Amino acid sequence: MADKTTTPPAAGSIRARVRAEMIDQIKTIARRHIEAEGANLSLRAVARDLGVVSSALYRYFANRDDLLTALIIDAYDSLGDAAERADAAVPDRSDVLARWLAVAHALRTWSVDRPHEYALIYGSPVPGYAAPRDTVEPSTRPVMVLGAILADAKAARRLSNENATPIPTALRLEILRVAETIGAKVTAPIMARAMIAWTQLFGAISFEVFGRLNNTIDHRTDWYDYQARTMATFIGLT
Amino acid sequence: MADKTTTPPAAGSIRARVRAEMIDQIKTIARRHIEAEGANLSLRAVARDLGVVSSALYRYFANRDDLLTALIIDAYDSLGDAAERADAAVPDRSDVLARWLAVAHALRTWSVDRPHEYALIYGSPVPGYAAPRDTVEPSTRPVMVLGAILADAKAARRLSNENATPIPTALRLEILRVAETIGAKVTAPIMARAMIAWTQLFGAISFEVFGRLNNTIDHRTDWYDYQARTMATFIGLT
DNA sequence: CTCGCATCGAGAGCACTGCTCTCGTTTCGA
DNA sequence: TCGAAACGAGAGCAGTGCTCTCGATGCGAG
Repeated sequence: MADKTTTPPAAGSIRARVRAEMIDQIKTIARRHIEAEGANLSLRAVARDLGVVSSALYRYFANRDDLLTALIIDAYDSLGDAAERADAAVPDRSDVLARWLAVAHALRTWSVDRPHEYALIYGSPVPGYAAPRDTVEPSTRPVMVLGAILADAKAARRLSNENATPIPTALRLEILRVAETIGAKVTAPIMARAMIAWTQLFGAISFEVFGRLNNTIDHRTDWYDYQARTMATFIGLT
Repeated sequence: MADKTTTPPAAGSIRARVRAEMIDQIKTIARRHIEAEGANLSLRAVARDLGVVSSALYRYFANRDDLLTALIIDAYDSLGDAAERADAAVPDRSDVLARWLAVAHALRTWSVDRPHEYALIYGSPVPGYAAPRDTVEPSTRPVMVLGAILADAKAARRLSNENATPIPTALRLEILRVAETIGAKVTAPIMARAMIAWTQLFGAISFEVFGRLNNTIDHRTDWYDYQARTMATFIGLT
């Protein structure tokens, strides 16, 4: 969270409840503004909508970037939730292909439904950079889902054997470290392919959300599905 | 260009020359500011750097968005140039794999050298969307290079035969229209793979430029090269 | 060669922004 | 219960995009 403005009032008090509600309302209204007109978030406009004077907001967020950071964290969590739920909803846990497709489509659906929130987390870093420490943990949640799928795919031997292309040693070690981080002890070539596919997925979503498909591809769900399936084959998921 | 502010003075005149120089200076300074601190471009700051009062800029650009649009067009052209030059620099025109790699690396190099300009054109649409008509033609230049490579690859029979995955008809037609647009009369499955690879490349660049590789992959040129090579194989370029 | 018009930069001004500081009021907890 | 902490209102500062007016300057048609 982001309320280093004042020392937080002790947990049980009425003030603590009101404060939490206030923070929630601020974030909700701010999210509405962002969804309406992009990252040009105006604190004063949020304050107006909330029926409060602008300086009051500074009791809850040290500055505009702090508010944005809070929204970014929430967005990551929301996206992570969506991915995890989509994965969990596949009954046959060993059907790793279905799980990959479910997660892939969940990522896209979440994104096209909230283009500006997507832009907030996967678009260009907005104001003065500085992705704060607090954002890195939530940002890993979606990729952890991929890790689970990979791990289960390996366990179920539903991962085709790699046709290895040589990888420079130093890079290979970094890739293996990524595999370890997301809890999938697969070989470097397979992990590399998974990372490539993951990158492709977000490239596809970015292209769609940022308007790169306009006047080109109208059957977007079909196109995305085709990409996701092709990349699943590419990884070797069966 | 973007100077609907006033009727442009007749071509030969001194005023026309001065005006063109002024526009250039404004864009140069604006570009410098963007490269220094992102898309939060301040017209007044540009005016100050130029030793001129802010209202004077409005003789040359109708508003801030117009200036940004001009910068976006220039960025597209610059990136297109880089891609075309990289392609042209490969002596053996039939070595389509080398050409693909050259273009891929040129795209990345251009982008990591100018992260904020890259964000301008491939990041989230900044203020109120509205990519103006003038931007669409320059934005196609990089992908036209891909088209040329594909066309030559087909002509030289250096494109592996596809292992076709069925594509929904409507989508297939759209993909074929893309192929036609970029001047590569290849089959839909091959074109689809090319588009997937292209999407992957920009996903990879975005991940790197927007900081998604921080604390994860440090050998970035190696990693990108591996991705580009893998995608070349994926397309079937040999 | 000249004279009216288009273009130019300066400057003031408007509405807006993020953010700070002060000042009474309310609420908490020791 | 009473001092300290937290709160919202309000004024104010520096900055922004953009508009309008006003003299000065260069242009091209006569």
